[in-house]
Amino acid sequence: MKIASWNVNSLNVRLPHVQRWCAEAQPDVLALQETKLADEKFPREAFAELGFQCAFAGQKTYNGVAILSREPLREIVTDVAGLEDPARRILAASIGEGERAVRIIDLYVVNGQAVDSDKYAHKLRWLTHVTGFLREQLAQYPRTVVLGDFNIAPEDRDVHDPEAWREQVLCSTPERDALRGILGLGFTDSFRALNAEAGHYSWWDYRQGAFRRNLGLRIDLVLVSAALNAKLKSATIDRIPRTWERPSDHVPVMIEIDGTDQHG
DNA sequence: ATGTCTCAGGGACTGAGA
Repeated sequence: MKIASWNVNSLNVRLPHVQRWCAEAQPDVLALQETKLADEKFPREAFAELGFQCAFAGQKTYNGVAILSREPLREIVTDVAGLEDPARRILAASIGEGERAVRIIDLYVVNGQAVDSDKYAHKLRWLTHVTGFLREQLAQYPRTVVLGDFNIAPEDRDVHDPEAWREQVLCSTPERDALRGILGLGFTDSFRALNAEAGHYSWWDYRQGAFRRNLGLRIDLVLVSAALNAKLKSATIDRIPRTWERPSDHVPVMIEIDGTDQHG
């Protein structure tokens, strides 16, 4: 079973890219962030043609998350108790039945703008609430994947220029501590479970020719619970869509898990 | 180089957010 995440920076603009990538990469589940679409404008039919069912929590202009799945999505959650956040950033759903069911939790973490800003303080509070939610979800669903745009580069090896980014937003110690708090619940960063190298990024700024120069950060993550980590087969970052015309600034990240196929 | 991209309002360009 292949499970992927992609911040598309407007699904309206990027729908052709998502269609093309799904046809080529053949994910079973794809979590999207920054769809920037009100729910009534979600292109459900376009994905139905590709064999996907959809769950979504959107709004116009900003934010917005969605999950595409070949199997039915159930037990959908879009809000966290105690987190009065009108921004649509969280979407949880279950796929599959019984022993082989998997819980998918799609996150578009608050960006935070700059460490001295109100938005940064909000980011840390938001992460505290979400950590509590993830603790509850993991207790209820041992086979859980938490994936999305975390807007946090976990370690210096996830940053093209660690000294330039030292204690800057996306890399600061409080943000990294918050991420470690999530991992400490019992999740593993799937990419790092299989690849220790520096220089692998999932986002590059549109400015300064950053992609061409590989000036990026790895901020799009797929975290797996212990039960799924035991079955983790691969974890990849697909840079190719960043070379397509009018790309998102993020690229898709994907894992493959053994023993979760209906017919496998 | 405050360097690019997306969206909304309004009907050209500006501001917000990333």
